[in-house]
Amino acid sequence: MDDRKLEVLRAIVEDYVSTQEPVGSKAVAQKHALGVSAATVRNDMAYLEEAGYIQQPHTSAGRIPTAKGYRLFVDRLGKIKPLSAAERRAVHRFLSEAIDLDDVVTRTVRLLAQLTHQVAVVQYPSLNRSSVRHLELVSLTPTRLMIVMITDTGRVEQRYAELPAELSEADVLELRRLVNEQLQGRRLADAPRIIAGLAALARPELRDNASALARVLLDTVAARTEERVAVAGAANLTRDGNFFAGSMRPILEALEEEVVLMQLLGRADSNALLTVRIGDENEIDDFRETTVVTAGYGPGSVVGHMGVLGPTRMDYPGTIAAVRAVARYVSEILEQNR
Amino acid sequence: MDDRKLEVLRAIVEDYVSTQEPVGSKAVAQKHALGVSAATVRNDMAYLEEAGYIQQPHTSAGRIPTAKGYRLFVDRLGKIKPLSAAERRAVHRFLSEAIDLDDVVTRTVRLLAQLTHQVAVVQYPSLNRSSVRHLELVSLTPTRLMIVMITDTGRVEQRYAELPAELSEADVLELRRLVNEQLQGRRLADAPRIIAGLAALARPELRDNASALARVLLDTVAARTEERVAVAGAANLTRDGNFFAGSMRPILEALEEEVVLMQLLGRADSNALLTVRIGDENEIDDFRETTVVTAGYGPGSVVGHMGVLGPTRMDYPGTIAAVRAVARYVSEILEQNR
DNA sequence: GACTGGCACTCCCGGACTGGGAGTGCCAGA
DNA sequence: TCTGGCACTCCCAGTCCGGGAGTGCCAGTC
Repeated sequence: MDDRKLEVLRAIVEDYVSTQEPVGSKAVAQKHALGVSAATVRNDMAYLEEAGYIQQPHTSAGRIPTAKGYRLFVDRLGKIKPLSAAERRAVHRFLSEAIDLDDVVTRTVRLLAQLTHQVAVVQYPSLNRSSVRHLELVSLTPTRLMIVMITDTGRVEQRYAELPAELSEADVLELRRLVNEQLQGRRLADAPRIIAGLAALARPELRDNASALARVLLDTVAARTEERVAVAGAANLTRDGNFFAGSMRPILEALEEEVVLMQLLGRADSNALLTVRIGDENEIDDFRETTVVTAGYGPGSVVGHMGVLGPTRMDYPGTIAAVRAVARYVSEILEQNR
Repeated sequence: MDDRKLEVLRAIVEDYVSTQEPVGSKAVAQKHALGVSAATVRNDMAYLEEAGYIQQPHTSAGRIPTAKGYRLFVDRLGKIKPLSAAERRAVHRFLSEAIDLDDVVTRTVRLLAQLTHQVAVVQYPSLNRSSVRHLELVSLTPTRLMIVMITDTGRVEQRYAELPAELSEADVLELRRLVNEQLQGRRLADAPRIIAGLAALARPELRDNASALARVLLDTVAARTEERVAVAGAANLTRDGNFFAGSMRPILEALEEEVVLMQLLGRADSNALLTVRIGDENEIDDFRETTVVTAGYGPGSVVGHMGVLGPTRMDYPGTIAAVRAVARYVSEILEQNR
C-alpha cells in the first residue's frame, strides 16, 4: 500500500470524525493538498474499500472508515497530540486539590469526561492489588464490633461482627494488636491465608471471638473483590449525533453494570500502557459501534484502570493523549500519598 | 365540579399514562363504563379544558392532562396501590442483604429504579443530621496523621493531617482519647463549636499538633457538608417515548450535578412523609416536563431523602407506593444497625 | 335541563411522487 | 499512471393528497 493511499485514509478518517458525514473524493483532493485530482483519489478509495478499510453507506455516497480503517489510523497514522500547557496545568491543579481517595476518583472521572467529551470510567484501586495499612476495631456493644480496614491505596472498608461472647476493652486492644501484627503491610491477595490461621494465635479464652472476627475479615478482603467503578459524562452520549436513539439504551444500561464495565476496562492488557479497542474488537455485543480507550494507573505497579468510551468515530489523537496524561497524573498523586 | 367530570379526568389520566396518546371522548365513554355517551363526555372535556386540567395538543386531537390535572389526580383521585406481598418480600430480602451503608444506598437506588422504571436518586445520610460514633487517629509517619471519622449512620470519612511537630505513639493515644471524649455522640452540626475549643484542652506541648488536627477535623465535619447522592436507572429515560431526544440531554447532565439533585430532593418539605412535585412545580427549568416523587428516610428522624424522577406522564399510584415502601424499609434497616 | 345522535369541519399522519444534488465508476486520452 | 468527462445511481427534502380520528355545535328526546 503506497503512501498516498495512507494519506487518503487519513484524510477520510479526519474529515469524517469532524463532520460526521461520508467524505467524497472531491473533498479529499481539495482540502488535503495531495497534488492529485479527484479521479485519482477515487481510484485509491476503490482500493481502500476493496481492502476493507473504508466502506460506502450506499452507492453514490461518500466513504466512511471501517473498524479496520480506524485501527490502521491509530496504529500507523495518528500522531498523538499532547495536551496544551494550559490544559496540563488545569489537570494538575484540579487533581491535586483532592482530599481523599474517593475525591481523587470522582475528580478524575469528571476530568476525563470533560477533556474528551466522552463517557469516562474509572476503576477504584483494586483491593486485590492493595495492601493493608491499618485495621481498626471499635467496640460498639460488648458483643458487637465494628471493623474498619484501610488500604495503602486509601480505600476504607467497614464491617460489623456479632460476637459469640462478651469482649472487654482490654480484649479489643489485644485483638487489634493481633490482627495488625499479622496483616499490616500484607497484600490483600495473601490475606485469606493469614486470616485462616488467626484464631489459633489468640489466647484460648478469646478464640471463639477471634474466629467470629476472622470470618468477617475474610469477607472483607475476599468477597468484596467485586470492584467499584465511577462513571461520568453520560450526557455526552447525546452529543451531536454520537449515538442514534436506538443504540443508546443498551449503553446506558451497561454503564450501570459494574460487571460489564470491569470487562471493558479489565480486558485491557495490563502490560500495555494504553489500550484502544475499536468497534467489534470489543467482545460485548452492545459495544460494536464503540471504541474504548483505557490506561492502567497506580503508584509503581498498576492498581486499576481508567478510560473513556465513545463512538468509533472519535478524535483518537486527542482522546489517547488525554487518557494517558490523566492516568499519569493520578499515578503521581497516589505515589505521593503512599 | 361534579363527580362524573372527575371520573372523566381520571379516565384521561389513566389512559394517557398507559398509552401515551391523547385520549378522545369515544374511548373514555366506551372503556370506562360511565353510562353516558361520547357527546356528553365531550361536554365534560370542554369544561375540564376551560378549567385548565386538560389540554389539546392541536385542534381535532384528543386531550392530555396538564400539570394541574395530574395534581388533582394525585390529590383527590389516585388511590395508592400498595406493593404486592411478593414485591414486599423481595424488597425486604434484597435490602437486608446489604453489608454496609454504601451497600444499603447502592441497593436502594437500584431497587427504586427497577420497581418504578424511572430514574432513582438516593441521598446518603446527611452528615449534618448524624452524630459522631468514633474517631480514629492512625499515625502514618511521625508528622503525618490519618483521621477516620465514623458516624452513627455508618458513614466513614477520612482525612490526612500534616503536623508541625513529631508525635509519639503515646501522644497519638492521648489525642485520640481527647477527641473521642469531646466528640463522641455529638451531632455533627454541633461539632465545629466543640472542635474550636479542642486545642485549649490539650497539654501545652501538644497544642500545636492539636490545632493542626482540629483544622482538619473542622474540614471533615463542616466543609464536606456537600452531600453525596447515588443515581440509578438513567437508561429508563429512553423507555418508550419517555423523553424526546431534545429534552434528554439537560436531564442527563443534571443527574451528574450533585447540587441540582440535592435541590430536587431537598426542596421536599421535610415534614411531609412524601412529596410529589409535578412539572413546573419544580423550579428548575430543565425539569418542567418532569415529576419528582421524594420521601424522607432515617431511623426515627429524617437523615436523608430518596426519590424518583420521571416524565409527568407517570404511573402515580404505583410510583408513590414504591417510594414510600422502600423509604420505610430503609429506615427500618438503619434503625436496626443503629 | 341534561343527555344524545348526527353532521360538518379541522388537522395530523403516512405514503407516493419528484427534482436536485452529491458522489461514484469507468473510459479514453495525455 | 494520472486526469477530465460523462452517464448513472441513489439519497434527501419538499410537496401533495386522502384517510381517519376527534372535535364543536345543534336540534331533538326523555
